[in-house]
Amino acid sequence: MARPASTHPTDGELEILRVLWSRGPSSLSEICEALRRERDVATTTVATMLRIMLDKGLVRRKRAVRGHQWSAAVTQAAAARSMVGKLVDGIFDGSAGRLVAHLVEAGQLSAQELSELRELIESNSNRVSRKGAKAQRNGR
Amino acid sequence: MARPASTHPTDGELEILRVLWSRGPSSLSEICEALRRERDVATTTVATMLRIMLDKGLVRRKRAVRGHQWSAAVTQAAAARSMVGKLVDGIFDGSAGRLVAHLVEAGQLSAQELSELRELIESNSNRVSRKGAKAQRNGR
DNA sequence: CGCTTAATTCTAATTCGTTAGAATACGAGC
DNA sequence: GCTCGTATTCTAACGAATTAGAATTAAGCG
Repeated sequence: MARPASTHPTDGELEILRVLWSRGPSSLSEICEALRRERDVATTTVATMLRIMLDKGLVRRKRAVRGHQWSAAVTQAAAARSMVGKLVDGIFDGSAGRLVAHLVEAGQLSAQELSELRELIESNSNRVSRKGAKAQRNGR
Repeated sequence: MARPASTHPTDGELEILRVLWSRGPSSLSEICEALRRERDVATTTVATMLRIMLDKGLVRRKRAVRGHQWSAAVTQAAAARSMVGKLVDGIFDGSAGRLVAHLVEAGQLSAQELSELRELIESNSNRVSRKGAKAQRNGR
C-alpha cells in the first residue's frame, strides 16, 4: 500500500555512483571528500547510503586495511540503459526515436554534437544492416 | 532532513498526465477508467493524487456540471524537457550528445529510426549552423 | 423531497528516501 | 595496553509518495 522500492538508483544513490564510476574503488572518506566538493554531507549519511546500496546490489565492498573499499556493482552503461528505458516508456510511448527527435528539436544538441552524431549514425547503420549476416564477413 | 519534494512528476503522476495528454480534459471517472485499463486503482486514490498534483501545479481544474473537469497544466514537451535534463545531468555529465550516442550504441534505434534521424539532423544542422557559426560545415 | 450515485475532502496507514547523532569496532602510534 | 581517529553499525526523525476507507457534498431523478 506504500510506495514500492525503486529498482533504479535514486538521485542520492546516483551521486555516489558517479563518484565511484569516475574514481574507481574508493574508501568511505574518499567518497565523502568527492561529494563534499558539491555539497555538505555528513560521513554517517554516506555510510548509511552505502549500506542501503549494498543491500540493493548497487555497490560492492572488499575488506581493506582500514574499513572497506567500495566500488560500483553496476556499470554506467547498465544504469543508463535502465533509466533511459524508464524515461522512454514514461513519456515517449516506448519509442527511443521520439526521445532523440525531442533532443534534436529542442535544440539540446550543439552543431558539433550534431555532426559527430551524423558520423556515428553512418558507421552504425552499416553495422546494423550487416547484422544477421555477420557470418558473411569470412565466407559464410 | 527528509526527502525534498520532487520538481518532476513522479511515476504515479506521470500515469495520470499521460491519460490527460492523450484524452484531453477529463472527469475523475474518465481518468479512473483509463487508468484501470492498465491496473487496478481506487477512485479515492486518483482523487487524492489529483489534489496533490493541483497543489504542485501539474494539473488544472474547471468547475463542471458534476464535479470538475481536470486537465494537464504542463505540456508533454515541457515534462520531457525537464525529465531529460535530469537524466542527462545525472548520468551523461550534462551532455545530451552522450545520451544520443548511448542510444545509438546500445542498439535502441531501429534501422528505420536511424535513417529518419539522419534526415532530421540534416535539416536541423542547417538551421543550427546558420544561427551562429557557419564555419563548421566545410571548414573541417 | 428523499434516494442514488458520482465527486470531493478528510484522515490515516505504510514504506521509501534522506539525513544524521550515538554507539561501537578497530587499526595505529605512543 | 591505552588513547586517537576513522569506519561501521544502530537507531531514529521526518517529509514525500502511495494507497484507500470514511465522511461529506451535491447533482439528477422518480
